[in-house]
Amino acid sequence: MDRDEKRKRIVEIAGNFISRFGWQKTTMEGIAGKAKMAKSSLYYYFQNKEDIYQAVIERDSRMLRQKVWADISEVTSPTDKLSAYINARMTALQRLSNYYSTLTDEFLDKYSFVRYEREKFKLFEENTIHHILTEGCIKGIFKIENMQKTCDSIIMAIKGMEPILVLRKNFPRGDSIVENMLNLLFNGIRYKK
Amino acid sequence: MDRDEKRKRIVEIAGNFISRFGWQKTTMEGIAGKAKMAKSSLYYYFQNKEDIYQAVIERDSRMLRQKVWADISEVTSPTDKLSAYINARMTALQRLSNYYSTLTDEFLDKYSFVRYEREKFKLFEENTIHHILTEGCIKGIFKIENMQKTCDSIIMAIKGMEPILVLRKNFPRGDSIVENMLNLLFNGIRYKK
DNA sequence: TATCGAATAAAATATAAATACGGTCGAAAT
DNA sequence: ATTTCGACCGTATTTATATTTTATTCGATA
Repeated sequence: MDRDEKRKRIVEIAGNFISRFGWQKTTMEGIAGKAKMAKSSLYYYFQNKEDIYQAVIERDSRMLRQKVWADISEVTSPTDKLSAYINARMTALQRLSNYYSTLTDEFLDKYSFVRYEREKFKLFEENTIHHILTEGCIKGIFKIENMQKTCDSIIMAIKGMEPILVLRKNFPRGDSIVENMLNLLFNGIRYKK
Repeated sequence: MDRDEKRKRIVEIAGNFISRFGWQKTTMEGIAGKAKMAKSSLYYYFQNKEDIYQAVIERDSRMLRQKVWADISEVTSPTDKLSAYINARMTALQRLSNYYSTLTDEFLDKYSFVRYEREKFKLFEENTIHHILTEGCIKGIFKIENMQKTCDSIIMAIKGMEPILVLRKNFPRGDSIVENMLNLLFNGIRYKK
């Protein structure tokens, strides 16, 4: 097992600890124990605890973005894509929330890479929605005047669903809440003669 | 100044303290000081601190509902009403958030009337949106299949705007974010031939 | 190069003393 | 009779301090 493999292994173990017990209660000794090496050996692979945490967050964020992208790639129509996106995003967020649960403002100030990863997810979300909407326009299914602002609005609508959807484990295709919100976003409420 | 007047005065002072420093840092001695009476005299008008808090929350919630309703009554068209509602609701919420800022779960358990007032606001919001949408349907401006679920969706969309709108003091009519979200809710993004 | 155990420094936690605060009561003032 | 008050009590909160836990360093070793 070479250096890189071991680094990955440590990150995996640390991620397990953090998602289960949080950042504070995860100790270097605990990680070392699971990895079957002395505590001090960890410092051969990482500069410090913060460094491991950063690696964990980066790895998980990356995996989650991949998962979301894979899910929306499975369907073809833009409407289905939007539905799949919301579904994947919510379950993804639920997993990530374990990492962020203990997060205070001072914590965010101290470990700025957390902010950075969040910012990255925000950009990913904007790009993905933008991508889906553009595809819908090209296919002649959507008609959008101001693409940027419409993206923003849809993202805001998705964020409004968070409190309800994040509580439930998963919601099947055809979930009435998501379904209804999408219907609203697609058709609007104005009467067309 | 009779008994009732003094009660109102105390509630007003307490509300001022709570909105500025929060519930915990508001002391009976502080309120008494501003009201120019001894701490113990407060207990002649209210049973305990919790009682004052309850009176403050009730008063403010009532005032805010009145303010919101007054604002949407000033305009006539359902689209304007929805716009006015969001505007009024957000500024209202900003004031109220000062009361709720320090709120933890255990706090909510202890002071159940806070939950109660929140529930009341939720009902008020549902009714108001319902009212506006129904009016729009009658006037032939809106066309809504499932009224209840559409209400829910619009409320969720409004909640998604909170994080952005609550930060700013006030947003003029024609604010691009609100304007754009409303446009989306009204017209949707589906192409109509 | 990779691993370790022991030593150190910093942070978290537990303990004890001091203070602040909500609430009570009986007396005084109006 | 109604309203105000100061003194008092017990508990919750804060502060100060001791103790333990934990992150990190370092020299030795295989």
